[in-house]
Amino acid sequence: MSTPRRTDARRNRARLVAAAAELFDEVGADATAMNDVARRAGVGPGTLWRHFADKDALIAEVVGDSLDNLAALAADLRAEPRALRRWVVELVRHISRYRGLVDAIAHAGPDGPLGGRCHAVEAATADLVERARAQGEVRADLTATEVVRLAMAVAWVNEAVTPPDTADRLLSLIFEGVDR
Amino acid sequence: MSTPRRTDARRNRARLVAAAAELFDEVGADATAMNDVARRAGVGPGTLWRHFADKDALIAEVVGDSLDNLAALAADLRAEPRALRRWVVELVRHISRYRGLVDAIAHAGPDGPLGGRCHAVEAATADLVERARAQGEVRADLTATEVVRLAMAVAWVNEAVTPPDTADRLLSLIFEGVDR
DNA sequence: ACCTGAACACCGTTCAAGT
DNA sequence: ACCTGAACACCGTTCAAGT
Repeated sequence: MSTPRRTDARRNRARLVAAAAELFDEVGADATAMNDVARRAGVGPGTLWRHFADKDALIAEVVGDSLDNLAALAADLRAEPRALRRWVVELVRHISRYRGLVDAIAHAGPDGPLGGRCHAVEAATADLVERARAQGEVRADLTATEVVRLAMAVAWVNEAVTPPDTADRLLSLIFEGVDR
Repeated sequence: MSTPRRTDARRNRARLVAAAAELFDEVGADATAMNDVARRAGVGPGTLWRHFADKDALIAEVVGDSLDNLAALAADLRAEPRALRRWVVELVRHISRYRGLVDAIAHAGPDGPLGGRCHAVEAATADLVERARAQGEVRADLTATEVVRLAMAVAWVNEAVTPPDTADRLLSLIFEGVDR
């Protein structure tokens, strides 16, 4: 299913992913209608559903490479000072790539297509949290899950409210603390 | 419009608000269908739309008293130590009263019915931020808008992911800071 | 093996007809 | 002045019929 054998099927699949990426850019991942994706790809709705079980699977396909690249970046940051902090900045940027993406990620079941794509990101975060903790840079009780959730929270609030803060500002408050 | 003159109209309005509150409790503010509210209230859909211009207006009516009480609470906290911190805990709790409420609040235009209800909350927050700053308890550059947004971010992420963290834990990270 | 597109279900929203 | 409920538009989803 993921790589169909017939050439027309492969072409249709590629067109669907391209059409979805365009619409995600234009109106957001949340606001794109499945039927619009099919129409822009020049196929019937049934073809879309044959290739992707649900909207999550389509989103996972569109952002999959991007998330894989993100996880790979963690290895480069590993040796840098304040690696975790830089990592979270990238995390927020990728989660904010399309409007509505953060909702899809947050509500994705761990066994679903999107949840699977996020697994490497979680693992990379855990590694960086571990190192930051060993370095004494962050609280000893900080967990990777908490870091990812704070990143999602920042990404969400920045696209939910107008005008948005910069993500950097909210991350500064969170890392350095509100209290003085 | 807000207080209709005919007795049947007043009764219908009260029934609609009660039905909406029930459904918000059962399935969340985001998942309740307008037609279901009308059906449970025992009126036609048209009657619902006659009383409330859109879903935001209905939500604003249901949570209005609650938000007003919240704003009043600020006065009581004013003299307490660490008033801002306690305030934010209450803020998060009220924003989380119904599933999906935080989305409605975040996306509410400032001139809409929900935005209007939130105005007093913003003002109360600004007052407490001011005092906390004067006391030297928080960063000098902290704004009330940022505090409200952090509260919304925490409320959102806690209802978006499973299992939820406790709000207290995320607020501890944010106030005391992730860094050590 | 894969595609097509009509069709169904659901929900927000409106409006002509009533009382 | 207010209510009713049929009806429309929209969108996710399915499926019988095709090639």
